[in-house]
Amino acid sequence: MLDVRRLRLLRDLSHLGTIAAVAEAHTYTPSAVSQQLAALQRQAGVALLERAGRRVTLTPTGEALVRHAEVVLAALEAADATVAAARGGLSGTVRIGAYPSAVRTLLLPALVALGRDHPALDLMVTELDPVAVPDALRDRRLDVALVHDYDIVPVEPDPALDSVPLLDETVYLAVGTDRHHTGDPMRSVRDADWIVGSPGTLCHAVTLHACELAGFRPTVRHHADDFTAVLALVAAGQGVGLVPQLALGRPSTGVALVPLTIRRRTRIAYRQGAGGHPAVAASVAALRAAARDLPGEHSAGS
Amino acid sequence: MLDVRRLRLLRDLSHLGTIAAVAEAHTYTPSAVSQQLAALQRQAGVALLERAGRRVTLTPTGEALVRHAEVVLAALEAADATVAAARGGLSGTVRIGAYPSAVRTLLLPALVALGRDHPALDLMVTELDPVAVPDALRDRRLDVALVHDYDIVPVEPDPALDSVPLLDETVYLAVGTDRHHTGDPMRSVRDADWIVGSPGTLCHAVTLHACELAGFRPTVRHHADDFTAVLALVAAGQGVGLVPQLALGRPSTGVALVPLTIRRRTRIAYRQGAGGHPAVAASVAALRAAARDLPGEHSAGS
DNA sequence: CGAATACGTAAGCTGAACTGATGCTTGACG
DNA sequence: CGTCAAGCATCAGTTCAGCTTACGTATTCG
Repeated sequence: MLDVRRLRLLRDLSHLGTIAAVAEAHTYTPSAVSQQLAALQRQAGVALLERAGRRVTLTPTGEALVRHAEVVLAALEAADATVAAARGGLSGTVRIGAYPSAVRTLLLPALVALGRDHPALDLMVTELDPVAVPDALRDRRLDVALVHDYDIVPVEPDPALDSVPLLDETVYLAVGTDRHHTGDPMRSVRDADWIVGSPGTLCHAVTLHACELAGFRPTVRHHADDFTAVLALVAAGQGVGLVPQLALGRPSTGVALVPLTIRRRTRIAYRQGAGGHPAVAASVAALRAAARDLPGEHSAGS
Repeated sequence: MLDVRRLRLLRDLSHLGTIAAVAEAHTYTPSAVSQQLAALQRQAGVALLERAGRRVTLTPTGEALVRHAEVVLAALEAADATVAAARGGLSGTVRIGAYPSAVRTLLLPALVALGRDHPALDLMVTELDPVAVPDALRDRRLDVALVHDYDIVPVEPDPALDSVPLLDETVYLAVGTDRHHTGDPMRSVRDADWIVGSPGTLCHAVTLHACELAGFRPTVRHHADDFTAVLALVAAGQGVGLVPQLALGRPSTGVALVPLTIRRRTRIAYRQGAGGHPAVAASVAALRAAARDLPGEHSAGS
């Protein structure tokens, strides 16, 4: 019978890529991880990983074993959820992660409601980019997280995670009011200066991709992750940028917002099997309620 | 994250009933099992078991946790199966359990075929009553086993085990040729002396139940588990008994066999998730082939 | 009302597993 | 092409989880 802790290391290795990263995620030394994975292979009697340059990659058998590990870990997570439910009385710590604009708009009312309804719950919020969410959930640095993707840059679901849809919003092109646009809004700003997110973030990726679809490479002038900053820059005539509906506060002067066909889809994610955990379920419910009460119309899937 | 070894102890406790039995099954001392279960409860933060007289019983939460444990263990079993398949070349030990009459008729040809086709396979056969099979499979004393039940005494499937149907046979009432029977064969022997299996075995239970359905309690004279012995006793005029089709060798003189509506159903059982194990799959295939080649007509389910 | 059975606790010991040090290979950079 | 850093493996040393043994307590049975 294979050891679950070792299977977990193997699974994390398949996502993180290096033994050093796995070690850091588990607060072990790389040596310990290396020894445990060696022991796993010895027990399995098959090669599960092989050196590839100065890193290691999983063999096909290793990858197959990872898929089994996901099932095992999801079942253990579900077991955890049932004992938590049996413990009764929502208590303990829930660590929630979200992207910046969601913290202000969605998470805040949900937090207030959760704190009011379940005073024994310790709520911790972390602001982080959606691309970092899967690792954070897997490594148990987060329990619940808001993630999003764009229809033109879909993110394939992670086998270790489960999620439910929350929002579906329009993405706007923010341009200075002096600009006159005709026809396809994207094509009319092909020569403008662009304000995009930091490289490596999803916002950055989606802007580049949208421009690519419109047939040009944007001239990147400014990098800004905070959408209110983006709007301020646009109002100051510093360029154009993409802004999702949720990030729009009160209407800003000097900025024209042109709706695009691009849509941003927000989901609530958690570890496979954790959906039955009472604290997770309560958080999901509170977030859905907050989304429902959001000003303006947002459609959410089931 | 709950410990799998401890969950396994909890699951085994739910089947075996006492900590002492669990300890014996794992070749631990009762003290070790007690300590581990205490640690599991401490970790869970809920009562999982409670004293009931001088034994312990599971709380509803404990039972719920057992169901999760079954899932976890099945997934680990499946993981084991894939590494075994990746190891390639059928090898290792397969411990097969069967009830006595199956050993002679079904298992023998299957063993010969398996040994011929996969010489690296170490085959071990154990003869045991079907009622002992689930525990033996769970405790890993067996890997594959033939079990049966009767339509009038159905055995509910064990959540820790998986199985495929193999045979479906007629059960005969064996009576001396001197006896003249008319009408319902069971009612005609209500006053006869009965030859039944040892108490605690399935054969014993089914005979009593069949008589009960016919409206009487049998006068038990002899106990015999070997059906050839039963037939010899019947031929010697010592009484009557139930004999399934598979147990009938060459026709015996002095014995009349009256077919009843009772049917005995034989299945191949193994641990949940072990179906993908190459050695288990090969054993199942060999047993099904042996059943197909059996003289006489036997119908097997899918 | 002993005797046996079953579970729990305390003390002690063994081995699994982690840390830290060392060495080897690979890839990047000047 | 030499140097350096990154990354993994191995070895020795140490710690702690978990086992056994011994003993105590509660319950059932004869």
